Amino acid sequence: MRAALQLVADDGLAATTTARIAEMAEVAEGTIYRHFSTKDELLIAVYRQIKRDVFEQVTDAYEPAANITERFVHLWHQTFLAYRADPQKLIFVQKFSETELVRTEGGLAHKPMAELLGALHRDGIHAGQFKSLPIDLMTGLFYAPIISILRAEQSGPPCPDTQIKTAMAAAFDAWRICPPIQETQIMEKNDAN
Amino acid sequence: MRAALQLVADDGLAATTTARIAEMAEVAEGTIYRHFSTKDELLIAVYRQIKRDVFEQVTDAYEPAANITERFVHLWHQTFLAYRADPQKLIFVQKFSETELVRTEGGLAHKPMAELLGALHRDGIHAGQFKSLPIDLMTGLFYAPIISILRAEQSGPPCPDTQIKTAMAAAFDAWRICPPIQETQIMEKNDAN
DNA sequence: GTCTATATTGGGATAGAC
DNA sequence: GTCTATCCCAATATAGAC
Repeated sequence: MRAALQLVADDGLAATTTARIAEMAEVAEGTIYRHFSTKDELLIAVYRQIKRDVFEQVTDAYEPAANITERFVHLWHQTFLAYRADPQKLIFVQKFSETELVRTEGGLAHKPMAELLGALHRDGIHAGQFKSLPIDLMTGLFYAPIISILRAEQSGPPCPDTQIKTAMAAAFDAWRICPPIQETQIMEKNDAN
Repeated sequence: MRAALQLVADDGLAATTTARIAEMAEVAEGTIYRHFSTKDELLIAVYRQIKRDVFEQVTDAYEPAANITERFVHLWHQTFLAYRADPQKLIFVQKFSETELVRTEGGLAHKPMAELLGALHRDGIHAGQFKSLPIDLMTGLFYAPIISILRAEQSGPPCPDTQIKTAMAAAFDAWRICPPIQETQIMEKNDAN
């Protein structure tokens, strides 16, 4: 499983053959099929383990009764730290999610985290602080800065804290109902053309 | 090319074999190789055409001298409409971007649009209206609502204009420097834990 | 320019010894 | 529980007639 994780993260799912997994794990190819009846099953197992681990870290010390802002910051920051501790996990999840394998997986692994975000989002809407957004857009905006930062750190220096805060603020502002600066033009203009 | 577009959009790149492309295009498999020396070359040609078409529509009637808000709304809305006219194009671009093929393509097709967004973002930062964000995060936040809405419309009713406006506002607010509502807590809290 | 037929490769999965 | 050897198939690409 560790070999599969690394290979997928580094070279993508297409390039991750059972031969290479076995080679990197230093076992014979046939051995894989003693533990998993299929290659897809192995990949799904890796995916689920990652999701489980991250969820555990994120919910640790989480206060569902705290105020909206605190909850958002906790969830975002913990998710960020969890993946930052092993960026290959994020890459794997990304690549995995983009294939048809997610459909066969069924979305079970993602559900707990999605519900956590969903509950926060609902509460924020109720409190008049958040926009009403479709659930996948909401989660997409949540993860976008995490993906961006950790991708950049893969091939460069660690991102300074100020930039991390700005990136988190981008996600938060996307969710929030933000007062306009000057004109209220933003909403009117998009009828033109 | 049309057959390839549709197959990739519907079933993904892995399921798009030369045999199925030929079948759908109602030509023999060998015929493909009279026009493209390789399957990848065909897919890259499809990708580049989509990017060219969308860029053309987006830049039509674009006023680079207009104010920041107007420019953002124009670019976002035109991009949205361009892909909405043929959502398969968006799905194709998404799937294509997630593979190693983007690397072989070289990113040439995406460049013009990226520069347009980059210029707007720079101007907005200069005007004190936009956050300073890494370029890929900036583009990611720009496209996130478009992808989300068009994905939803693929398997459901058309999205009402009010929701489209809210989604666009989410992208815009993510870019914008938004005044905090009550506490200035957002920035301090994320040191906790 | 398009066809039919085929060469070739490389991947997932299995059989059966140890 | 791990190995070696091998099967089987599907997919890309080519050859050469029409």
